[in-house]
Amino acid sequence: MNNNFATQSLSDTLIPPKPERDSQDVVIYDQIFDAILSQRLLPGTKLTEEELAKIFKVSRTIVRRALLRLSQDCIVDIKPNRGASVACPTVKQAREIIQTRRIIEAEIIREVALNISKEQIKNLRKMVSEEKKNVENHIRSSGIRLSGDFHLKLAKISKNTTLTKFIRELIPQTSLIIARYEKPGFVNCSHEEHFELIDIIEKGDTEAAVALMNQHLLHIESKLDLTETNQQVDLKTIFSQVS
Amino acid sequence: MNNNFATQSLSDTLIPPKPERDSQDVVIYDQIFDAILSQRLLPGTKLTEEELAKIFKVSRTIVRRALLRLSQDCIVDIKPNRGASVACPTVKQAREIIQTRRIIEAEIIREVALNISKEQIKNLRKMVSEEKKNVENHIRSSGIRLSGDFHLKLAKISKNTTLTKFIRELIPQTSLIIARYEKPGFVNCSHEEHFELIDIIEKGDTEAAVALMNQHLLHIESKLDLTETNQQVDLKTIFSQVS
DNA sequence: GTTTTTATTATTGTATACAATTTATTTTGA
DNA sequence: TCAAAATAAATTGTATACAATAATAAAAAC
Repeated sequence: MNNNFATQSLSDTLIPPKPERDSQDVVIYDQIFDAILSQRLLPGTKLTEEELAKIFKVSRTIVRRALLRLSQDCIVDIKPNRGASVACPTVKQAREIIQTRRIIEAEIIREVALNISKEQIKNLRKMVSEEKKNVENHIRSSGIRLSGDFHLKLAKISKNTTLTKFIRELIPQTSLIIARYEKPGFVNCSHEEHFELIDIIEKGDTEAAVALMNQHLLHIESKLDLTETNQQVDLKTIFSQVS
Repeated sequence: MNNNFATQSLSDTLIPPKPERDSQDVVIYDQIFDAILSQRLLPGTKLTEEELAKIFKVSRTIVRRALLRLSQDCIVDIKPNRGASVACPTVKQAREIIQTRRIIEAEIIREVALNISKEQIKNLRKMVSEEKKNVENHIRSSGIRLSGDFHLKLAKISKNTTLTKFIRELIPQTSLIIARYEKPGFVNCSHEEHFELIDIIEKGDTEAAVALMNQHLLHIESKLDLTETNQQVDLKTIFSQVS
Protein backbone atom coordinates (compact mmCIF):
# COMPACT_ATOMS: atom_id res chain seq x y z
CA MET A 1 0.00 0.00 0.00
CA ASN A 2 1.66 3.18 -1.15
CA ASN A 3 -1.06 5.42 0.26
CA ASN A 4 0.11 6.76 3.58
CA PHE A 5 -3.22 8.07 4.81
CA ALA A 6 -4.47 4.73 6.06
CA THR A 7 -1.68 4.46 8.60
CA GLN A 8 -2.05 8.08 9.70
CA SER A 9 -4.66 9.62 11.95
CA LEU A 10 -6.97 12.12 10.27
CA SER A 11 -5.85 14.94 12.54
CA ASP A 12 -2.39 14.65 11.06
CA THR A 13 -3.74 15.29 7.58
CA LEU A 14 -6.21 18.11 7.86
CA ILE A 15 -5.16 19.39 4.50
CA PRO A 16 -4.23 16.28 2.59
CA PRO A 17 -2.32 16.77 -0.65
CA LYS A 18 -4.53 16.16 -3.65
CA PRO A 19 -3.41 12.80 -4.95
CA GLU A 20 -5.05 13.01 -8.37
CA ARG A 21 -2.83 15.00 -10.68
CA ASP A 22 -4.12 15.90 -14.12
CA SER A 23 -3.70 13.19 -16.68
CA GLN A 24 -1.49 14.01 -19.59
CA ASP A 25 -4.16 14.78 -22.14
CA VAL A 26 -5.60 17.46 -19.86
CA VAL A 27 -2.30 19.35 -20.02
CA ILE A 28 -2.30 19.35 -23.81
CA TYR A 29 -6.00 20.16 -23.92
CA ASP A 30 -5.46 23.15 -21.61
CA GLN A 31 -2.48 24.42 -23.59
CA ILE A 32 -4.28 24.33 -26.93
CA PHE A 33 -7.43 25.73 -25.33
CA ASP A 34 -5.46 28.65 -23.95
CA ALA A 35 -3.60 29.22 -27.20
CA ILE A 36 -6.93 29.52 -29.02
CA LEU A 37 -8.44 31.67 -26.28
CA SER A 38 -5.53 34.09 -26.39
CA GLN A 39 -5.39 34.06 -30.20
CA ARG A 40 -1.91 32.63 -30.46
CA LEU A 41 -3.50 29.84 -32.49
CA LEU A 42 -5.57 31.26 -35.34
CA PRO A 43 -8.62 29.84 -37.15
CA GLY A 44 -7.74 27.22 -39.74
CA THR A 45 -4.34 26.27 -38.36
CA LYS A 46 -3.63 22.60 -39.00
CA LEU A 47 -3.04 20.52 -35.88
CA THR A 48 -1.00 17.51 -36.89
CA GLU A 49 -1.07 14.71 -34.35
CA GLU A 50 2.56 13.67 -34.74
CA GLU A 51 3.74 17.26 -34.46
CA LEU A 52 1.83 17.88 -31.24
CA ALA A 53 3.00 14.52 -29.88
CA LYS A 54 6.63 15.59 -30.36
CA ILE A 55 6.08 19.02 -28.81
CA PHE A 56 4.45 17.63 -25.69
CA LYS A 57 6.57 14.48 -25.63
CA VAL A 58 3.69 12.05 -25.49
CA SER A 59 2.23 9.46 -27.83
CA ARG A 60 -0.39 10.24 -30.42
CA THR A 61 -2.92 8.43 -28.21
CA ILE A 62 -2.83 11.31 -25.75
CA VAL A 63 -2.87 13.97 -28.46
CA ARG A 64 -5.89 12.38 -30.09
CA ARG A 65 -7.72 12.39 -26.77
CA ALA A 66 -7.05 16.08 -26.29
CA LEU A 67 -8.08 16.90 -29.86
CA LEU A 68 -11.32 14.97 -29.50
CA ARG A 69 -12.23 16.99 -26.45
CA LEU A 70 -11.38 20.25 -28.17
CA SER A 71 -13.56 19.25 -31.11
CA GLN A 72 -16.45 18.61 -28.73
CA ASP A 73 -15.95 22.18 -27.55
CA CYS A 74 -16.33 23.33 -31.18
CA ILE A 75 -12.96 25.07 -31.21
CA VAL A 76 -11.20 22.35 -33.16
CA ASP A 77 -12.58 20.83 -36.30
CA ILE A 78 -11.90 17.14 -36.93
CA LYS A 79 -12.55 15.84 -40.42
CA PRO A 80 -12.42 12.05 -40.88
CA ASN A 81 -9.07 10.94 -42.28
CA ARG A 82 -8.03 14.56 -42.65
CA GLY A 83 -7.19 15.38 -39.10
CA ALA A 84 -7.74 18.36 -36.89
CA SER A 85 -7.46 22.09 -37.38
CA VAL A 86 -8.44 25.13 -35.39
CA ALA A 87 -12.11 25.84 -36.11
CA CYS A 88 -13.06 28.58 -38.53
CA PRO A 89 -16.51 29.89 -37.59
CA THR A 90 -18.76 31.02 -40.44
CA VAL A 91 -20.49 34.40 -40.43
CA LYS A 92 -23.71 32.63 -39.55
CA GLN A 93 -22.10 30.81 -36.63
CA ALA A 94 -20.46 34.02 -35.46
CA ARG A 95 -23.80 35.82 -35.25
CA GLU A 96 -25.42 32.87 -33.55
CA ILE A 97 -22.71 32.43 -30.94
CA ILE A 98 -22.80 36.06 -29.85
CA GLN A 99 -26.58 36.01 -29.82
CA THR A 100 -26.50 32.90 -27.64
CA ARG A 101 -24.01 34.56 -25.33
CA ARG A 102 -26.49 37.39 -24.87
CA ILE A 103 -29.17 34.93 -23.82
CA ILE A 104 -26.97 32.98 -21.43
CA GLU A 105 -25.01 35.84 -19.96
CA ALA A 106 -28.20 37.78 -19.32
CA GLU A 107 -29.23 35.00 -17.00
CA ILE A 108 -25.77 34.75 -15.47
CA ILE A 109 -25.61 38.45 -14.69
CA ARG A 110 -29.06 38.25 -13.16
CA GLU A 111 -27.92 35.54 -10.77
CA VAL A 112 -24.66 37.36 -10.08
CA ALA A 113 -26.35 40.64 -9.22
CA LEU A 114 -28.45 38.84 -6.65
CA ASN A 115 -25.76 36.79 -4.96
CA ILE A 116 -22.40 38.50 -5.29
CA SER A 117 -20.31 39.32 -2.17
CA LYS A 118 -18.14 42.37 -1.44
CA GLU A 119 -15.09 40.14 -1.63
CA GLN A 120 -16.03 38.86 -5.08
CA ILE A 121 -16.61 42.39 -6.34
CA LYS A 122 -13.16 43.34 -5.13
CA ASN A 123 -11.62 40.37 -6.91
CA LEU A 124 -13.45 41.22 -10.12
CA ARG A 125 -12.08 44.79 -10.07
CA LYS A 126 -8.60 43.43 -9.50
CA MET A 127 -9.05 41.12 -12.44
CA VAL A 128 -10.18 43.88 -14.80
CA SER A 129 -7.32 46.13 -13.64
CA GLU A 130 -4.96 43.37 -14.68
CA GLU A 131 -6.78 43.12 -18.00
CA LYS A 132 -6.50 46.87 -18.55
CA LYS A 133 -2.80 46.80 -17.71
CA ASN A 134 -2.09 44.05 -20.22
CA VAL A 135 -4.08 45.73 -22.98
CA GLU A 136 -2.35 49.08 -22.39
CA ASN A 137 1.05 47.43 -22.45
CA HIS A 138 0.09 45.71 -25.69
CA ILE A 139 0.46 42.25 -24.23
CA ARG A 140 -2.26 41.23 -26.61
CA SER A 141 -2.62 37.54 -25.76
CA SER A 142 -2.91 38.09 -22.03
CA GLY A 143 -5.34 40.94 -22.52
CA ILE A 144 -7.66 38.79 -24.59
CA ARG A 145 -7.40 35.89 -22.19
CA LEU A 146 -8.18 38.04 -19.16
CA SER A 147 -11.14 39.55 -20.95
CA GLY A 148 -12.54 36.04 -21.38
CA ASP A 149 -11.66 35.18 -17.81
CA PHE A 150 -13.84 38.04 -16.61
CA HIS A 151 -16.92 36.57 -18.26
CA LEU A 152 -16.03 33.10 -17.01
CA LYS A 153 -15.56 34.44 -13.49
CA LEU A 154 -19.04 35.96 -13.59
CA ALA A 155 -20.44 32.60 -14.62
CA LYS A 156 -18.73 30.92 -11.69
CA ILE A 157 -20.10 33.53 -9.28
CA SER A 158 -23.58 32.74 -10.60
CA LYS A 159 -23.08 29.24 -9.13
CA ASN A 160 -24.85 27.65 -12.08
CA THR A 161 -22.32 25.05 -13.23
CA THR A 162 -24.36 24.15 -16.29
CA LEU A 163 -24.46 27.70 -17.63
CA THR A 164 -20.79 28.00 -16.68
CA LYS A 165 -19.98 24.98 -18.80
CA PHE A 166 -21.84 26.50 -21.73
CA ILE A 167 -20.20 29.90 -21.45
CA ARG A 168 -16.82 28.24 -21.05
CA GLU A 169 -17.39 26.87 -24.56
CA LEU A 170 -18.67 30.11 -26.03
CA ILE A 171 -15.74 32.23 -24.84
CA PRO A 172 -12.97 30.60 -26.89
CA GLN A 173 -15.37 30.41 -29.84
CA THR A 174 -15.77 34.16 -29.51
CA SER A 175 -11.98 34.50 -29.56
CA LEU A 176 -11.92 32.66 -32.86
CA ILE A 177 -14.67 34.88 -34.21
CA ILE A 178 -12.84 38.05 -33.25
CA ALA A 179 -9.60 36.72 -34.70
CA ARG A 180 -11.38 35.97 -37.95
CA TYR A 181 -13.78 38.89 -38.36
CA GLU A 182 -12.54 41.90 -36.40
CA LYS A 183 -12.62 45.09 -38.42
CA PRO A 184 -9.23 46.64 -39.17
CA GLY A 185 -8.07 49.04 -36.46
CA PHE A 186 -9.79 47.15 -33.71
CA VAL A 187 -8.83 48.18 -30.20
CA ASN A 188 -9.69 45.96 -27.29
CA CYS A 189 -11.23 48.25 -24.70
CA SER A 190 -13.65 45.79 -23.17
CA HIS A 191 -12.11 46.45 -19.75
CA GLU A 192 -13.93 49.79 -19.68
CA GLU A 193 -17.29 48.13 -20.05
CA HIS A 194 -16.23 45.46 -17.58
CA PHE A 195 -15.61 48.15 -14.96
CA GLU A 196 -19.01 49.66 -15.69
CA LEU A 197 -20.63 46.26 -15.30
CA ILE A 198 -19.04 45.78 -11.90
CA ASP A 199 -20.27 49.19 -10.77
CA ILE A 200 -23.84 48.43 -11.70
CA ILE A 201 -23.70 44.97 -10.19
CA GLU A 202 -22.43 46.54 -6.98
CA LYS A 203 -25.40 48.91 -6.92
CA GLY A 204 -27.64 45.87 -7.13
CA ASP A 205 -29.60 47.10 -10.13
CA THR A 206 -30.22 43.72 -11.70
CA GLU A 207 -32.05 44.70 -14.85
CA ALA A 208 -29.64 47.54 -15.60
CA ALA A 209 -26.80 45.03 -15.32
CA VAL A 210 -28.58 42.69 -17.71
CA ALA A 211 -29.10 45.56 -20.16
CA LEU A 212 -25.46 46.59 -19.96
CA MET A 213 -24.21 43.06 -20.51
CA ASN A 214 -26.46 42.84 -23.55
CA GLN A 215 -25.07 46.12 -24.82
CA HIS A 216 -21.52 44.99 -24.13
CA LEU A 217 -21.97 41.90 -26.27
CA LEU A 218 -23.67 43.89 -29.03
CA HIS A 219 -20.71 46.23 -28.87
CA ILE A 220 -18.32 43.35 -29.42
CA GLU A 221 -20.41 42.24 -32.40
CA SER A 222 -20.41 45.75 -33.84
CA LYS A 223 -16.64 45.65 -34.05
CA LEU A 224 -16.82 42.70 -36.43
CA ASP A 225 -17.21 42.70 -40.17
CA LEU A 226 -19.84 40.02 -40.62
CA THR A 227 -20.87 40.95 -44.17
CA GLU A 228 -21.22 38.30 -46.83
CA THR A 229 -18.28 39.79 -48.70
CA ASN A 230 -16.01 38.97 -45.83
CA GLN A 231 -17.24 35.39 -45.74
CA GLN A 232 -14.45 33.08 -46.72
CA VAL A 233 -15.70 30.70 -49.36
CA ASP A 234 -14.64 27.18 -48.69
CA LEU A 235 -14.17 25.68 -52.14
CA LYS A 236 -13.56 22.24 -50.74
CA THR A 237 -16.95 22.21 -49.05
CA ILE A 238 -18.75 23.60 -52.08
CA PHE A 239 -17.31 20.99 -54.41
CA SER A 240 -17.17 18.18 -51.86
CA GLN A 241 -19.40 15.95 -53.96
CA VAL A 242 -16.91 16.13 -56.83
CA SER A 243 -13.52 15.90 -55.14
CA MET B 1 -8.87 5.80 -57.99
CA ASN B 2 -11.84 4.16 -56.34
CA ASN B 3 -13.96 7.29 -56.41
CA ASN B 4 -16.24 7.12 -59.41
CA PHE B 5 -17.40 10.74 -59.38
CA ALA B 6 -14.37 12.09 -61.16
CA THR B 7 -15.08 10.05 -64.26
CA GLN B 8 -18.79 10.83 -64.21
CA SER B 9 -20.59 13.99 -65.20
CA LEU B 10 -22.35 15.84 -62.43
CA SER B 11 -25.74 15.42 -64.08
CA ASP B 12 -25.44 11.66 -63.61
CA THR B 13 -25.08 12.10 -59.89
CA LEU B 14 -27.61 14.69 -58.84
CA ILE B 15 -28.08 12.92 -55.56
CA PRO B 16 -24.68 11.44 -54.84
CA PRO B 17 -24.46 8.82 -52.09
CA LYS B 18 -22.92 10.24 -48.95
CA PRO B 19 -19.43 8.79 -48.94
CA GLU B 20 -18.59 9.46 -45.29
CA ARG B 21 -20.12 6.78 -43.15
CA ASP B 22 -20.04 7.18 -39.39
CA SER B 23 -16.82 6.06 -37.80
CA GLN B 24 -17.10 3.19 -35.39
CA ASP B 25 -16.99 5.15 -32.16
CA VAL B 26 -20.01 7.18 -33.27
CA VAL B 27 -22.08 4.01 -33.44
CA ILE B 28 -21.17 3.03 -29.89
CA TYR B 29 -21.62 6.59 -28.69
CA ASP B 30 -25.10 6.73 -30.23
CA GLN B 31 -26.11 3.39 -28.77
CA ILE B 32 -25.07 4.26 -25.23
CA PHE B 33 -26.54 7.74 -25.61
CA ASP B 34 -29.85 6.26 -26.64
CA ALA B 35 -29.78 3.65 -23.89
CA ILE B 36 -29.36 6.40 -21.32
CA LEU B 37 -31.96 8.61 -22.96
CA SER B 38 -34.53 5.84 -22.96
CA GLN B 39 -33.59 4.72 -19.45
CA ARG B 40 -32.45 1.27 -20.39
CA LEU B 41 -29.14 2.20 -18.80
CA LEU B 42 -29.64 3.50 -15.28
CA PRO B 43 -27.56 5.95 -13.21
CA GLY B 44 -24.49 4.39 -11.66
CA THR B 45 -24.19 1.43 -14.03
CA LYS B 46 -20.56 0.49 -14.54
CA LEU B 47 -19.36 0.68 -18.12
CA THR B 48 -16.38 -1.64 -18.45
CA GLU B 49 -14.28 -0.98 -21.52
CA GLU B 50 -13.49 -4.61 -22.30
CA GLU B 51 -17.13 -5.60 -21.93
CA LEU B 52 -18.33 -2.90 -24.33
CA ALA B 53 -15.53 -3.77 -26.72
CA LYS B 54 -16.76 -7.36 -26.88
CA ILE B 55 -20.40 -6.35 -27.33
CA PHE B 56 -19.65 -3.99 -30.21
CA LYS B 57 -16.82 -6.12 -31.59
CA VAL B 58 -14.23 -3.36 -31.63
CA SER B 59 -11.05 -2.63 -29.73
CA ARG B 60 -10.93 -0.72 -26.48
CA THR B 61 -9.51 2.24 -28.39
CA ILE B 62 -12.89 2.86 -29.97
CA VAL B 63 -14.81 2.27 -26.77
CA ARG B 64 -12.61 4.73 -24.92
CA ARG B 65 -13.26 7.34 -27.57
CA ALA B 66 -17.01 6.90 -27.24
CA LEU B 67 -16.85 7.01 -23.44
CA LEU B 68 -14.79 10.19 -23.48
CA ARG B 69 -17.40 11.88 -25.62
CA LEU B 70 -20.22 10.70 -23.38
CA SER B 71 -18.36 12.03 -20.36
CA GLN B 72 -18.04 15.42 -22.04
CA ASP B 73 -21.82 15.32 -22.36
CA CYS B 74 -22.04 14.79 -18.60
CA ILE B 75 -24.00 11.58 -18.93
CA VAL B 76 -21.05 9.31 -18.22
CA ASP B 77 -18.70 9.78 -15.33
CA ILE B 78 -15.05 8.88 -15.84
CA LYS B 79 -12.90 8.56 -12.74
CA PRO B 80 -9.14 8.24 -13.31
CA ASN B 81 -8.03 4.61 -13.12
CA ARG B 82 -11.53 3.58 -12.10
CA GLY B 83 -13.26 3.73 -15.40
CA ALA B 84 -16.60 4.90 -16.58
CA SER B 85 -20.12 4.60 -15.23
CA VAL B 86 -23.45 6.14 -16.09
CA ALA B 87 -23.63 9.50 -14.35
CA CYS B 88 -25.62 9.88 -11.16
CA PRO B 89 -26.82 13.48 -10.87
CA THR B 90 -27.03 14.95 -7.39
CA VAL B 91 -30.15 16.70 -6.11
CA LYS B 92 -28.37 20.01 -6.61
CA GLN B 93 -27.45 19.16 -10.20
CA ALA B 94 -30.98 17.94 -10.87
CA ARG B 95 -32.46 21.26 -9.81
CA GLU B 96 -29.89 23.20 -11.77
CA ILE B 97 -30.34 21.24 -14.96
CA ILE B 98 -34.09 21.68 -15.04
CA GLN B 99 -33.72 25.35 -14.16
CA THR B 100 -31.26 25.75 -17.01
CA ARG B 101 -33.63 23.99 -19.37
CA ARG B 102 -36.27 26.56 -18.47
CA ILE B 103 -33.91 29.35 -19.44
CA ILE B 104 -32.78 27.80 -22.70
CA GLU B 105 -36.07 26.34 -23.82
CA ALA B 106 -37.83 29.64 -23.15
CA GLU B 107 -35.61 31.16 -25.79
CA ILE B 108 -36.03 28.21 -28.12
CA ILE B 109 -39.80 28.32 -27.94
CA ARG B 110 -39.69 32.07 -28.58
CA GLU B 111 -37.74 31.50 -31.79
CA VAL B 112 -39.94 28.58 -32.77
CA ALA B 113 -43.18 30.51 -32.32
CA LEU B 114 -41.89 33.17 -34.67
CA ASN B 115 -40.55 30.94 -37.43
CA ILE B 116 -42.41 27.64 -37.52
CA SER B 117 -44.12 26.45 -40.71
CA LYS B 118 -47.42 24.60 -41.16
CA GLU B 119 -45.50 21.57 -42.29
CA GLN B 120 -43.35 21.55 -39.16
CA ILE B 121 -46.42 21.87 -36.94
CA LYS B 122 -47.93 18.88 -38.68
CA ASN B 123 -44.76 16.86 -38.14
CA LEU B 124 -44.65 17.81 -34.47
CA ARG B 125 -48.22 16.59 -33.95
CA LYS B 126 -47.35 13.34 -35.67
CA MET B 127 -44.36 12.96 -33.40
CA VAL B 128 -46.36 13.51 -30.22
CA SER B 129 -49.08 11.10 -31.43
CA GLU B 130 -46.36 8.49 -31.72
CA GLU B 131 -45.16 9.39 -28.24
CA LYS B 132 -48.68 9.06 -26.83
CA LYS B 133 -49.14 5.69 -28.52
CA ASN B 134 -45.94 4.30 -27.05
CA VAL B 135 -46.72 5.55 -23.56
CA GLU B 136 -50.25 4.12 -23.70
CA ASN B 137 -48.95 0.77 -24.87
CA HIS B 138 -46.42 0.81 -22.03
CA ILE B 139 -43.45 0.78 -24.38
CA ARG B 140 -41.68 2.77 -21.72
CA SER B 141 -38.28 3.26 -23.38
CA SER B 142 -39.68 4.50 -26.67
CA GLY B 143 -42.10 6.79 -24.88
CA ILE B 144 -39.33 8.46 -22.94
CA ARG B 145 -37.12 8.76 -26.00
CA LEU B 146 -39.85 10.33 -28.09
CA SER B 147 -40.62 12.78 -25.31
CA GLY B 148 -37.02 13.94 -25.45
CA ASP B 149 -37.11 13.97 -29.23
CA PHE B 150 -39.99 16.46 -29.11
CA HIS B 151 -37.90 18.98 -27.19
CA LEU B 152 -34.93 18.36 -29.45
CA LYS B 153 -37.10 18.85 -32.52
CA LEU B 154 -38.25 22.22 -31.19
CA ALA B 155 -34.62 23.23 -30.75
CA LYS B 156 -33.87 22.30 -34.33
CA ILE B 157 -36.83 24.28 -35.60
CA SER B 158 -35.46 27.29 -33.72
CA LYS B 159 -32.49 27.11 -36.11
CA ASN B 160 -30.07 28.02 -33.33
CA THR B 161 -27.51 25.21 -33.52
CA THR B 162 -25.72 26.36 -30.39
CA LEU B 163 -28.82 26.21 -28.21
CA THR B 164 -29.66 22.92 -29.91
CA LYS B 165 -26.29 21.51 -28.89
CA PHE B 166 -26.91 22.61 -25.31
CA ILE B 167 -30.40 21.17 -25.10
CA ARG B 168 -29.17 17.97 -26.72
CA GLU B 169 -26.95 17.58 -23.64
CA LEU B 170 -29.62 18.52 -21.13
CA ILE B 171 -32.21 16.05 -22.41
CA PRO B 172 -30.38 12.80 -21.57
CA GLN B 173 -29.28 14.37 -18.29
CA THR B 174 -32.95 14.93 -17.55
CA SER B 175 -33.60 11.26 -18.34
CA LEU B 176 -31.03 10.31 -15.72
CA ILE B 177 -32.61 12.68 -13.22
CA ILE B 178 -36.08 11.23 -13.76
CA ALA B 179 -34.71 7.69 -13.53
CA ARG B 180 -33.06 8.54 -10.23
CA TYR B 181 -35.56 10.84 -8.55
CA GLU B 182 -39.06 10.22 -9.91
CA LYS B 183 -41.67 9.85 -7.20
CA PRO B 184 -43.29 6.42 -6.93
CA GLY B 185 -46.35 6.05 -9.13
CA PHE B 186 -45.02 8.34 -11.79
CA VAL B 187 -46.97 8.36 -15.04
CA ASN B 188 -45.44 9.88 -18.12
CA CYS B 189 -48.14 12.08 -19.59
CA SER B 190 -45.92 14.78 -21.05
CA HIS B 191 -47.50 14.19 -24.46
CA GLU B 192 -50.60 16.02 -23.24
CA GLU B 193 -48.61 19.15 -22.50
CA HIS B 194 -46.71 18.68 -25.73
CA PHE B 195 -49.99 18.82 -27.66
CA GLU B 196 -50.99 21.97 -25.77
CA LEU B 197 -47.64 23.55 -26.61
CA ILE B 198 -48.13 22.87 -30.30
CA ASP B 199 -51.62 24.42 -30.19
CA ILE B 200 -50.33 27.63 -28.64
CA ILE B 201 -47.35 27.79 -30.97
CA GLU B 202 -49.76 27.43 -33.88
CA LYS B 203 -51.81 30.37 -32.61
CA GLY B 204 -48.63 32.43 -32.65
CA ASP B 205 -48.94 33.57 -29.04
CA THR B 206 -45.22 33.69 -28.29
CA GLU B 207 -45.26 34.64 -24.63
CA ALA B 208 -48.04 32.20 -23.82
CA ALA B 209 -45.92 29.49 -25.39
CA VAL B 210 -42.93 30.52 -23.31
CA ALA B 211 -45.06 30.46 -20.18
CA LEU B 212 -46.43 27.03 -20.98
CA MET B 213 -42.98 25.60 -21.66
CA ASN B 214 -41.85 26.98 -18.33
CA GLN B 215 -44.84 25.39 -16.65
CA HIS B 216 -44.23 22.11 -18.44
CA LEU B 217 -40.67 21.92 -17.12
CA LEU B 218 -41.79 22.90 -13.62
CA HIS B 219 -44.35 20.15 -13.88
CA ILE B 220 -41.63 17.64 -14.68
CA GLU B 221 -39.68 18.85 -11.66
CA SER B 222 -42.73 18.57 -9.42
CA LYS B 223 -42.91 14.87 -10.17
CA LEU B 224 -39.47 14.36 -8.64
CA ASP B 225 -38.53 13.79 -5.05
CA LEU B 226 -35.61 16.16 -4.65
CA THR B 227 -35.58 16.28 -0.86
CA GLU B 228 -32.34 15.84 1.05
CA THR B 229 -33.62 12.56 2.45
CA ASN B 230 -33.69 11.09 -0.99
CA GLN B 231 -30.15 12.21 -1.70
CA GLN B 232 -27.94 9.18 -2.04
CA VAL B 233 -24.89 9.57 0.14
CA ASP B 234 -21.76 8.62 -1.68
CA LEU B 235 -19.55 7.18 1.05
CA LYS B 236 -16.59 6.90 -1.28
CA THR B 237 -16.66 10.61 -2.02
CA ILE B 238 -17.13 11.59 1.59
CA PHE B 239 -14.22 9.49 2.79
CA SER B 240 -12.10 9.92 -0.34
CA GLN B 241 -9.22 11.38 1.65
CA VAL B 242 -9.03 8.20 3.74
CA SER B 243 -9.56 5.39 1.28
C1' DG C 1 3.12 21.63 -72.23
C1' DT C 2 -0.74 19.83 -70.10
C1' DT C 3 -3.39 16.29 -68.21
C1' DT C 4 -3.84 11.74 -66.48
C1' DT C 5 -1.97 7.99 -64.22
C1' DT C 6 1.12 5.82 -61.11
C1' DA C 7 4.23 5.74 -57.27
C1' DT C 8 5.77 7.76 -53.08
C1' DT C 9 5.23 9.98 -48.85
C1' DA C 10 2.71 11.68 -45.02
C1' DT C 11 -1.10 11.37 -41.97
C1' DT C 12 -4.85 9.37 -39.71
C1' DG C 13 -7.51 5.09 -37.87
C1' DT C 14 -7.45 0.83 -35.20
C1' DA C 15 -5.78 -3.07 -32.65
C1' DT C 16 -2.79 -4.77 -29.44
C1' DA C 17 1.01 -5.26 -26.11
C1' DC C 18 2.60 -3.93 -21.92
C1' DA C 19 2.75 -0.86 -17.76
C1' DA C 20 0.32 1.18 -13.90
C1' DT C 21 -3.36 0.99 -10.95
C1' DT C 22 -7.28 -0.74 -8.64
C1' DT C 23 -10.09 -4.47 -6.91
C1' DA C 24 -10.67 -9.16 -5.30
C1' DT C 25 -8.85 -13.11 -3.11
C1' DT C 26 -5.91 -15.64 -0.25
C1' DT C 27 -2.70 -16.04 3.30
C1' DT C 28 -0.69 -14.92 7.59
C1' DG C 29 -0.48 -13.68 12.44
C1' DA C 30 -2.54 -12.44 16.52
C1' DT D 1 -12.45 -15.45 14.30
C1' DC D 2 -10.91 -11.34 12.70
C1' DA D 3 -7.92 -7.82 10.78
C1' DA D 4 -3.84 -6.80 8.23
C1' DA D 5 -0.73 -8.07 4.69
C1' DA D 6 0.49 -10.36 0.60
C1' DT D 7 -0.78 -12.21 -3.58
C1' DA D 8 -3.54 -12.70 -7.68
C1' DA D 9 -6.87 -11.04 -10.97
C1' DA D 10 -9.14 -7.53 -13.34
C1' DT D 11 -9.21 -3.03 -15.25
C1' DT D 12 -7.47 1.17 -16.94
C1' DG D 13 -3.55 4.15 -19.10
C1' DT D 14 -0.09 4.68 -22.66
C1' DA D 15 2.92 3.63 -26.47
C1' DT D 16 3.52 1.51 -30.60
C1' DA D 17 2.87 -1.33 -34.77
C1' DC D 18 0.42 -1.79 -38.71
C1' DA D 19 -3.60 -0.79 -41.83
C1' DA D 20 -6.33 2.56 -44.34
C1' DT D 21 -6.66 6.82 -46.34
C1' DA D 22 -5.24 11.27 -48.16
C1' DA D 23 -1.71 14.44 -49.99
C1' DT D 24 2.20 14.97 -52.70
C1' DA D 25 5.59 14.00 -56.25
C1' DA D 26 7.07 11.60 -60.30
C1' DA D 27 6.22 9.31 -64.55
C1' DA D 28 3.60 8.34 -68.62
C1' DA D 29 0.28 9.45 -72.20
C1' DC D 30 -1.66 12.59 -75.19
